[in-house]
Amino acid sequence: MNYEQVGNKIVITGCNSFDIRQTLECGQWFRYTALAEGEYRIVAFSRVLNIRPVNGAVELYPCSWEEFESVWMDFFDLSRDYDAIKKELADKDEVMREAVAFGGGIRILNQDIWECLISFIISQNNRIPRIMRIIRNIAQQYGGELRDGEYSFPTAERLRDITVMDYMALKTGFRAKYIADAVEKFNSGEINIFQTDLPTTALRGELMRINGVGPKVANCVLVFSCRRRETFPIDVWVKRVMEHFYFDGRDTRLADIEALANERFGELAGYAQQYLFHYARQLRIGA
DNA sequence: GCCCAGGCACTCA
DNA sequence: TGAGTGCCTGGG
Repeated sequence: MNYEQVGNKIVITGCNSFDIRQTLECGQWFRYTALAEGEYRIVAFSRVLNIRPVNGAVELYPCSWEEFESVWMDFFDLSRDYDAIKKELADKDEVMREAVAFGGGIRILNQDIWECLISFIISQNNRIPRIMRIIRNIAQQYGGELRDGEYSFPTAERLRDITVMDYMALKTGFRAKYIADAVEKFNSGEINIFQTDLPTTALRGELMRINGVGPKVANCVLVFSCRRRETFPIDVWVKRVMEHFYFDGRDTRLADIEALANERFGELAGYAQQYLFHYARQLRIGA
């Protein structure tokens, strides 16, 4: 992979594993706007970035070299060798070989923990367009204005005095009280999920002390923002695709699916989950 | 108008 | 421990 600064752009070339659409739309991320001709605008870490494919390369703009190195390099997980990950997974079995071939341009984004947590709390029993709208509402209401009508996501501190009724007004529904609880537990220091030395199970336990955070939401936060890539979040799509391919189509308990994933995919379970999710949802496997 | 969506909490056996 | 049920909201 090569990075080059050209004017106000960073141009990434020689990357086999970076499809912008797949990466942004595979379900891990909610803050993007699709523009014309494959271009997207995203908001992350209080910055707005345009990103587009150009002749096999990927362009990020406006973006200085300093910003690229300090923010986007890590956000897009660019120092990781996805070719190696895909090869190792593809060698596991035929299902993974297909899933990897299908969504080979996916990269797992390293998201901000707080925003990721709130986003996946909102995701429960919800549809993606509405999830995106609610997150946008929260940012517009309580975040800081950036450019092009985009707003940064508010910190827990900023949300300190916001009430459940206020969240309800933003159409969060029954999740409003969950968001309020997360804000409170963050601000009081009652839970600390920034302890990077904590084992994954302990970190999951911390997250699940928040009202409205169960195994699925906690696992998403672990993979997408705590870099615990051995975690295997099981949502309805992953459940379906796993039952379809690994359990002869039978209804299977989550614990059994998780056990198989851990045993088979090991440290790469988080990546496997993304490839499988994308594969299942695009092909509507089991739907 | 009904149904259900990338879960979770709560209840009851 | 597991099965069943209700939940805001809005699009099909």
